Amino acid sequence: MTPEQLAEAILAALHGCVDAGEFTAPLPASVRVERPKSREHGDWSTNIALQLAKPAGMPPRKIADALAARLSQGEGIAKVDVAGPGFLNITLDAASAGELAKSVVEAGAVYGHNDTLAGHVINVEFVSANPTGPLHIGHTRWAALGDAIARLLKASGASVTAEHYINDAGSQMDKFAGSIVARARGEEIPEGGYPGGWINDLAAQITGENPDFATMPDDEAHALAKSRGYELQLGQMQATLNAFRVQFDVWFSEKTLHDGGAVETAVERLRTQGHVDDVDGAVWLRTTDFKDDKDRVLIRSNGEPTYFASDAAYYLDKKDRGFAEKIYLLGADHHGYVNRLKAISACAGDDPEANIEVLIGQLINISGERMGKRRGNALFLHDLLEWIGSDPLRYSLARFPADSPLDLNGEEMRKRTNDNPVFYVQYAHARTCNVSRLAAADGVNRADGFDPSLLVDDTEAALLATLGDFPRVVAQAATLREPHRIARYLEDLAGRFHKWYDVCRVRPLNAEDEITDLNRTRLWLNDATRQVLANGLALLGVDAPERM
RNA sequence: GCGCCCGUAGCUCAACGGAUAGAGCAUCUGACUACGGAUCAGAAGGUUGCAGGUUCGAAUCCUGCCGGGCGCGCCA
Repeated sequence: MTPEQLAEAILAALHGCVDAGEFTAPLPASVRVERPKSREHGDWSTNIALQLAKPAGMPPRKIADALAARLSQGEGIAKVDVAGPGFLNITLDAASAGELAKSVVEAGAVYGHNDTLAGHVINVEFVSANPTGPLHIGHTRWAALGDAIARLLKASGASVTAEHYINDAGSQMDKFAGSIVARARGEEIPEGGYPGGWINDLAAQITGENPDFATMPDDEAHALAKSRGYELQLGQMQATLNAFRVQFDVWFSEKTLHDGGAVETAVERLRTQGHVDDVDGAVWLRTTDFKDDKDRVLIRSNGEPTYFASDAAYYLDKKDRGFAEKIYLLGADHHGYVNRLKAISACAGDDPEANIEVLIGQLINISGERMGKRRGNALFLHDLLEWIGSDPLRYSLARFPADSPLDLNGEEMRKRTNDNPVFYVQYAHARTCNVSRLAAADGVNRADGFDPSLLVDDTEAALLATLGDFPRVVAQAATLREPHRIARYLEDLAGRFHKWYDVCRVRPLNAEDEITDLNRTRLWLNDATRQVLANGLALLGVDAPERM
């Protein structure tokens, strides 16, 4: 029995109570079952009686008693206890709980997928770096979390486009080109340029491709540096994100908004909506109509559009492409943008509550001997990948919510011991694979038998209940945009598995022992666990190794 | 000054408004002639920054303080 089926059984029992006149209250469309923290409280619990107490005008325990009496008659339910102020603690019989092992294995990679967000059309934008240098640690957190969020939304039934906005318009691209030209000519980096070592590499590569690069006329050299430098830098950015297993469906160029006239069109569209003013020779968006603390300039008095104008045009482009929900994942240094982005949404005639969502990720720092005193932006993602590796880095970032500042130690992430949760979880998966391999060699076949009533050990009930909780955890993580819930769940699941493994043997002890249904049924449970560990790790973009 | 985020065990951090606030690390004590000990069992560790409020119930929601981080351009 799955938790969903149990929830339906509870709802049916509620209707039974009301129909019998035991109490009167408006009943919810669905009932939520939870996995209690303590195993003494059964396999599942519900607080529905507490919630109905007030509308029913009855003490919660009386409602709970009536509901328990009816529910305990249900098929597959071993016991229903009323506890505390009116919780219902439900224990399934072993056979009913154990059925789940088979259904998980049969569902395979799809187990955990749900339809909570069915019908939602979502654009998730994250990273969105300037193509003027390598990705640094400031991009890393949202790269890991944004990709996981996109996967979670898809797994929960939404139609999702993961998008990277390339900030390739504006003055920083000229500074970038100017820096490359200067390096190629052996000159000083100009004021406000990029002094980084990668500029030297780009200058050398472009010179290698075009031997007369350093001696070209200024405008020609600048144009070449801008176009070729951009290609090379963007290519490196994409390669790095690819190595980090971060997938984007769309790479959207800011420059195309300018070149195609979308920025001007956007300003006129907003003017038509009635939120544009001309003051002091500049064109302003009256964002103060919608909670911003000051109005924002769209077109400067010199006729040049601002970055904010690009943002507005980009927002309208997303809207025109049919994305009802636009999620922006921004760094902590952008939290001042939240109100003005929402104001764009409102000025465009959208509902900022429904059509735009801006999430702010707090700062992260990664320390460790290798990094010495370097902090902040000096840490490049490609260096972190080489030092720590994609799996430990992604998992370590994914297991904490984005809204708290984080200080991680790079040496700890590399450890192959159980103070490193990523290895604890991956090892659990490798262990399930090992059990499967050895069981197959012994001749234990799942197809030869399945008797869930044999799964009577406490560790088996706990493991099954945890497996059953996975779809709810996925749905919740997607709804809240909180991938760390998946990581925490996997650590819990890995722990339940290791405890079970320690107590319940899957294979026959000796080669000559007869293979029983207990061996086969436990293999089902082992393989169900393997499937859920793999599915959860996949949501986080982390490998599920068969051997370690 | 204004705004956003955070404050939970010695450390790093969990906890859908629910039951005795939980894990890992560190400390202490145990378990391999049994599927990988990269594991497991147990002990110890707390006035959830402070004070009010909301309710059957608050770490969680509201208000005010205290402490920390970040941000407040006709830059991008």
